[in-house]
Amino acid sequence: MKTKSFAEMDCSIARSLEQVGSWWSLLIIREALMGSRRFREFEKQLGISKNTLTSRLNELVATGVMEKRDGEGGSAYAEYRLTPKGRALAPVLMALAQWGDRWAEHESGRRYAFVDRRTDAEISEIRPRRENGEAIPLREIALKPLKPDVRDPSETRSKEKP
Amino acid sequence: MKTKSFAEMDCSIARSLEQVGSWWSLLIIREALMGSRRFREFEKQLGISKNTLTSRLNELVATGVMEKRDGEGGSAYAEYRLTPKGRALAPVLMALAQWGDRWAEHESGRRYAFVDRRTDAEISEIRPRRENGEAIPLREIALKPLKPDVRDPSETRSKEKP
DNA sequence: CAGGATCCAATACGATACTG
DNA sequence: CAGTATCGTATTGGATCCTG
Repeated sequence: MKTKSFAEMDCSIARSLEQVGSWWSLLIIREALMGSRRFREFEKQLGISKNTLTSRLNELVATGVMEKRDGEGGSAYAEYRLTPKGRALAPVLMALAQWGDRWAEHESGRRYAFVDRRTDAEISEIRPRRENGEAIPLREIALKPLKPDVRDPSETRSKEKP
Repeated sequence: MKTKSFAEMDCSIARSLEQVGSWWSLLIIREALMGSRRFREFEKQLGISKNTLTSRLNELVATGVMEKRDGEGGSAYAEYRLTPKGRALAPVLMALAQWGDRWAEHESGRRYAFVDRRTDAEISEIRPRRENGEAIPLREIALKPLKPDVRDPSETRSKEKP
């Protein structure tokens, strides 16, 4: 999806973005979590063109985020379902939703909520926490290189001859 | 950034995606969390073209995710820093990184980690939890409409005349 | 309904060259 | 260094028509 592809970027985030594909893909996954299974449902709910929907669904199936299978019972139509790999993206969507609720509000308020199926309780937040369960303030979060940070793989010996 | 704009989609996730802008934007934010501040740094670390970088930085500043200010001390150059709104995206990046580590692995392994600045401990995971602190299995997470789910705002009275 | 085939407009990104 | 200006290209996504 990228010119040189984020996939080879040696960065988990970039590779995730590469595999996810596009903004639309994330919204399709959202719809799947809402319960949509059939082509038509995704099409209607998202207001996406058939073309784009077909492409994105195919990509998602190709990367193993969704799977296509025959409709259950009588329905003669195929269904698209999230795989475990796809469901594993829920935290990403939750984090995005949480951010949007706080920083990109809209007059119409929220339309849906993440829920815990077992308790039927709304899942209010997703946060990084310390060992003791305490939430970590955002300002105290940083990214640290693990390896020597070989960001410029130009040469091992830096000067051969001045 | 979208044709009809995700911003008017009445969906927190869509609005977030709209404001974030693009994949590159997220990687720029990643770099900022890694400590980059100056144009050149972002350019080098990301391998992004000047053009694109300029656009994305401007967008991020426009949406309040980053701010541009005069370089501290002697440096005559401007700096780009995350705002609180921008730092609030850290959980999104963490969720993406977590997913990529698990589902889009790369032979070279990880290059960096999220850390808790105060304890200097690595932040291993970000997960939805129940009240009691128990992690919620992904299969038990769903999205539920809050409002009557007015997904098709066609008409209030469904039939005028059969 | 579920798509595939076309066509087309908008744009995102990179490469390159230029400047204060 | 930190951009801006230009150009060329690939891709994205919508619209329309067609089919099993």
